[in-house]
Amino acid sequence: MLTFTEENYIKAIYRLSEGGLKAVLTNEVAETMSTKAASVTDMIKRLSNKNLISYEKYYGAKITKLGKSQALTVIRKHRLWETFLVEKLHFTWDEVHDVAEQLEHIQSPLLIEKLDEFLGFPTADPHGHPIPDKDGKVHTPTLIPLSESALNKKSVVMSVRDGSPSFLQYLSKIGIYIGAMIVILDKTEFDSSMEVLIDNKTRIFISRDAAQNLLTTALMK
Amino acid sequence: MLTFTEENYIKAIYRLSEGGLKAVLTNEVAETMSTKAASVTDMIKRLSNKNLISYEKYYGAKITKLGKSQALTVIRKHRLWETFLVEKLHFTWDEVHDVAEQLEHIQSPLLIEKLDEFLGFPTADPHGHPIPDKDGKVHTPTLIPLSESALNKKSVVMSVRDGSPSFLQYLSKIGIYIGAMIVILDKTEFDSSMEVLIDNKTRIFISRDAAQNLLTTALMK
DNA sequence: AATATTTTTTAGATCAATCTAAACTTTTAT
DNA sequence: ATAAAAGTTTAGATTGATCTAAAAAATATT
Repeated sequence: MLTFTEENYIKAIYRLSEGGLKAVLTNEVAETMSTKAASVTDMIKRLSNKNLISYEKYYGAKITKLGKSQALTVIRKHRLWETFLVEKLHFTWDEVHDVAEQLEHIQSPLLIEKLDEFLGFPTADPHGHPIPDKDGKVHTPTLIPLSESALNKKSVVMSVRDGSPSFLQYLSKIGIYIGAMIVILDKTEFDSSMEVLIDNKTRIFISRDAAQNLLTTALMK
Repeated sequence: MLTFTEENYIKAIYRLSEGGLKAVLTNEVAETMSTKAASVTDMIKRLSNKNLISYEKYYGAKITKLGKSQALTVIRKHRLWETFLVEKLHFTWDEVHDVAEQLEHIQSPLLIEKLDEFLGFPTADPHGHPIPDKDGKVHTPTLIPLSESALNKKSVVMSVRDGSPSFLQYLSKIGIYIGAMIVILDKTEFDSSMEVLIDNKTRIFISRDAAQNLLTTALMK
């Protein structure tokens, strides 16, 4: 069984490896975990001994099958808890993350099964991120950054790429949420900002950065 | 802020001190925590430095006002989570303890407030133990062990003194639960066992030990 | 009261997680 | 291609939590 800290590292490494594809560098991990490179090296050795990653000095860490499944379990728990916090306890979108960071480490498979059932077996969390199932399977719809959507085409916000509190707060202030319907009314050439219509009601300008962070699916019909 | 382990110690010490009244000995703590006396001495020094207990060598630990309030917070969280597990996730009575032991250490006052509200501000957990309120106030009805109840008087099971899984399983097998109505039909002199009637339906014999562990309130007619 | 027993504390080790500072690789730039 | 810069690892320390073994204090026994 993994410690609290090991779980956090394997999760971070999984994220940085983009699902287990590429090797992850020490400093990348140090930065996302707000810790020092030396600490990361130590931990990487430990995770390697437990066969969660394979590790070559000065080259980086690659996540193993076992490591991936552990990471997905933690992510599953995190997203189920976030869903619980928002849907049942009425937390707002931007309040859930820190609490879910703690709750994700509770060890009880029974608890997670029952929570999943209680929530009605959701497939995505309140940020629109998919929730891996019990066996670690993730069903991901193809997501297009709003910045790449065509003019006048209806899209639904499914997810955000950068879930930082400040971005989430900004979104909620301007009325964008998971499930919101967005149409691009106009694109400005020189700075790639755009004017959009939210839920057929609100017209607003958003920056290129914001549009790149909003992941959408095209609305059929 | 207290560590996970410090919270567990202060809770155990509070319990053993019977609500902060009497001093608690090193070995008592070691036993209930399944640890060694030397570890307890170390921790007692740390808790003393944090002003959660006052400590005199070879005499024992007395819980302070601050310590008591911390302990009550942990207990409050534990009991709210147990209530959640049973009422919302349909855990059984005897499955909740280990999970609640973990959940009680989640740090988020907002979470506990919202959980409390979600549960409808319960005053007792599924074992019938009172849930301290936000300010640490506990309203405790006077509890009488069933063994001391009078013949033919109606009582309601409010709590159990010994919450061990084996006892809880036994109770649930014979149909006794928190809220059950019990009447003593007959007491046997020589071994203090008794025949009782549960919910006006089931007649059963229970031992003196069991009767002493069942805490009840007299039912006003 | 003197001795034996029990309880508690201290001393010294270990392990997880972290850090700083120094040493060592790899990469980049001149 | 060599020097400078950047990135990574090792060495050595620290803190929290735990342990065993030995010393010290309190309690019980004869």
